[in-house]
Amino acid sequence: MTSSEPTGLPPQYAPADVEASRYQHWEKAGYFTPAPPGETDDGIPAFSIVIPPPNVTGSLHIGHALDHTLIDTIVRRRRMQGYRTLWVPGMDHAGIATQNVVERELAKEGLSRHDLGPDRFVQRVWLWKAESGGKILGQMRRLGDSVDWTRERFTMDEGLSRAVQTIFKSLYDDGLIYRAERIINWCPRDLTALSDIEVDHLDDEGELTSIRYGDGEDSIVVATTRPETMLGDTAVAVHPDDERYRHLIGREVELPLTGRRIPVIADDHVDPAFGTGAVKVTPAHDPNDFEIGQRHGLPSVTIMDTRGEITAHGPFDGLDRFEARPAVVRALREQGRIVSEIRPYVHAVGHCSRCGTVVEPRLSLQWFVRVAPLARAAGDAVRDGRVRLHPPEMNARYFGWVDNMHDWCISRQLWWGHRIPVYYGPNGDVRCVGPDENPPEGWTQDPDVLDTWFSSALWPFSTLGWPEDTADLRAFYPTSVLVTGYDILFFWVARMMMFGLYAMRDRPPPDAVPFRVVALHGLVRDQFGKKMSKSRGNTVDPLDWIDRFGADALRFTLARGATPGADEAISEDWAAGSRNFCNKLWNATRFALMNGARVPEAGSHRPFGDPKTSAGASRSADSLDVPERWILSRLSSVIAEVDGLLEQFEFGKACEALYHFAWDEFCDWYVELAKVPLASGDERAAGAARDVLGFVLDQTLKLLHPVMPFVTDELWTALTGDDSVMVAPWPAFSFADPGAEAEMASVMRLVTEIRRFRSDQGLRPGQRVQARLAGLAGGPLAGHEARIRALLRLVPPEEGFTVSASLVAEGVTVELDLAGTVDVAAERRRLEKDLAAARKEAAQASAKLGNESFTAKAPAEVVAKTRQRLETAESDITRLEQRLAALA
RNA sequence: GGGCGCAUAGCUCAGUGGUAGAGCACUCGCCUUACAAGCGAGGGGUUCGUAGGUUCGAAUCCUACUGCGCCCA
Repeated sequence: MTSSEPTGLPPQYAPADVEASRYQHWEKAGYFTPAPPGETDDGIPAFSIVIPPPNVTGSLHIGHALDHTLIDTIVRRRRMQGYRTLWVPGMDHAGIATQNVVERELAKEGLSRHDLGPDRFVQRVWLWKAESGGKILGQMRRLGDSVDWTRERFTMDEGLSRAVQTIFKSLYDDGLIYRAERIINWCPRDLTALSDIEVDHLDDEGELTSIRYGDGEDSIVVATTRPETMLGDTAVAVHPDDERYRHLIGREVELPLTGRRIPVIADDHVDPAFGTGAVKVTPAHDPNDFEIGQRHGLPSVTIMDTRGEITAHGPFDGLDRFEARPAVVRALREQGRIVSEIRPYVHAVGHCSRCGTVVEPRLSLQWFVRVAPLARAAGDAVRDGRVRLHPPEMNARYFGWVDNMHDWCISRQLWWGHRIPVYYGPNGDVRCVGPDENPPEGWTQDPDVLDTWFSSALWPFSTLGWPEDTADLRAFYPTSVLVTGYDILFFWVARMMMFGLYAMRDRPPPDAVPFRVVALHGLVRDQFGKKMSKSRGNTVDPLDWIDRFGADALRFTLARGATPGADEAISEDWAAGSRNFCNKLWNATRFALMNGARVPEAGSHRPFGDPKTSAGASRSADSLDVPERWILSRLSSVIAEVDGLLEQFEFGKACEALYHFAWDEFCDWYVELAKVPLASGDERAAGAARDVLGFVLDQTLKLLHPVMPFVTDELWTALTGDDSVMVAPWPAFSFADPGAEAEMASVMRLVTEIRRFRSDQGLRPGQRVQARLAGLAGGPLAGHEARIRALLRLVPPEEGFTVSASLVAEGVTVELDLAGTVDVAAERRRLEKDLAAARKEAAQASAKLGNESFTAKAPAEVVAKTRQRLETAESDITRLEQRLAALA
């Protein structure tokens, strides 16, 4: 079947037959790797992007697919435009997630990490990584990502680890890293500290319990969602202006169940309207209470161990915090101290973003980054325009975050990660050790590792070789664009900004930034705009869609829906539509090849020369017919439009423009029009059509290649015989012919009008109808008769021609012999509908023109346009009325 | 509780002062030899959440309200 095809192309596009081999070819040919940056400036502009590093434990989900599609679109276009283009791939080591995965593996063998100890455990993690980590990298190949695999990086690699140690030491020496006992977010399941942004605040159904502390005159009722923490209370706080409690301030009340007496204190931060207006204060188990405790010098009483179990509180010892809650309430109730219980009481509760466990605020000794100066610099870089966020509406969110950032807790009680390079000596000595230094003999290293984001924050320069002064770093830093979802603006972007500006502080300020532009996209949602989630069962597996529709269809669907900074919905129907579009391109190219299409002067931007002078062209524009000039003019407009849109990261609109041009204009109109000269036997006209077919396809495939790399490369190589469109020059064709565009618009309106009549009359599309085109010869559409007849299947009048219907459109009277009865009723319905529309139009226009303030105040051009509308509508009315009269 | 955003055709969205659009879905007719993953034609919004206001003119600007969503606390 395939072999019998003269074009070598089967009638349907089968993505699975081309994708893998195309990708292998690109990679083997070295197209993903930029020309090595030289010691001296060779004048080739650089363009670089680092991948937002996926987790080593992760697999490709639809959000990656969107992000990568957009990045790859940007990168492939820049490469075609001649930039020294680099897209750096890699992964982060995902401290908690990876440790959990390997611990689960060990559990199957009946082992825990403690059975192995830190060193052997970490060896085991590396083994796991070698065997089953990084699944996502293979999946990126399926998607077509044009990343430079020779520069792949991993945050735990030696070079990147050196970067981590280097910047840690530097920040430490500058006083920007410190160790302190603070209340932090603690995950009792993962047994580690978390940073603020690793906590998800979700609404949970809890209860609000009011408890009476103290007795008689000295009693006070507090409301809490966590009654069990009362065991660690060290005060009751009220607002200083709250009349209800003024008399109690400074006195002590008895804390039930413990026998302890605690003070009643006044603090501005208490909200008198919440609950009873009196709050219990548990400095060791609540961040706000911790601050109150600091202000008032309260002691902190820790009542739980690291796993969230109560310790040192008699009857409650060993109870998990959620078991302790009802137990404490029961005990209080027995003492008659429960005043009220509101249930359910919905309130926000912090959950570990890695495992979902309810986070326990915990007082502990941890390492922190002092973010104030770094965050200010990160904010300033955007404020003074060295980094542009796109869309700019995201600025407010960004500033809101960097200007209110709390110190960043960077220590994690894990074994997998970058060990904190701080050593402790015998007499409480502490020393931070740089990458080329050795710790003093006998000193012990801090057991904790760093937050994974600490190393991810170095990604834009650590991947390029920092702290060494490498050729890559000089050539590709700052990176050109960072493309990522707005949801990790805080997680990652702000931190890269802080560390990039700090690490590169010796550079001139404009070149210290980690990226010049941050292009933010939204989240992918289901076809009803709902968030995708496993529990909802509405997730889309991008690999499944690649299997069923092809990588290009997936990519086109995602890119077509992408509006800067906004979420997008996708559905299977749309993916199928994108697959159909691939097939449309496929068949258009087949048609062109079957008809001997040629790509004139491949690589030249003006094969048809200047429309005025035709200078330097193989075929002068003057020798082209109107349809050819029209499609070239449209092509030129679309190139300019798409370029402008892509510069603004308007992927959706760019795809829309290309889809419309390729399908509606090129396939539906130009290809049909080209059939006329191709079948005419007129070699001049046929040759021109072959050149234009080939050229427009060449350009269109190039324009689409960044979004749909596979099918476009398959077709372009078939069309041109060249090696790959991915290294072909980006279109820069310029050709404007407004006259041809206006003329073809008129032809298309005429053809559509007659088709409408044919359809109303129930004529089969293929049925030949005898017709006379009166008034064509002397009019503006003279010369289009053959085309009009071909598109409408109208044949010349023969012997006995009888006019059974007569239509007027675009100044042409079309007389048809329907060789049978005309459906007068259908025709009348049509005419009456058109007449009503024309009358409405005329009424609207004349109402406007009758308004003196409109004609006086509206711009002249708007008034003129309205006048034109009225004239057209009135002549339509006359024409339609005449035809209706003729029918009767 | 604070901040932000969105409400336009059945669905998802574009349209930011000058005659309401797209894709999909829907209806009718077609295997018109590139493509039925297709071709042609068509219907559909009481005029763009509600109520006011600015303007010659508002989906588009302003105010309030309602609903939905997101972020932060």
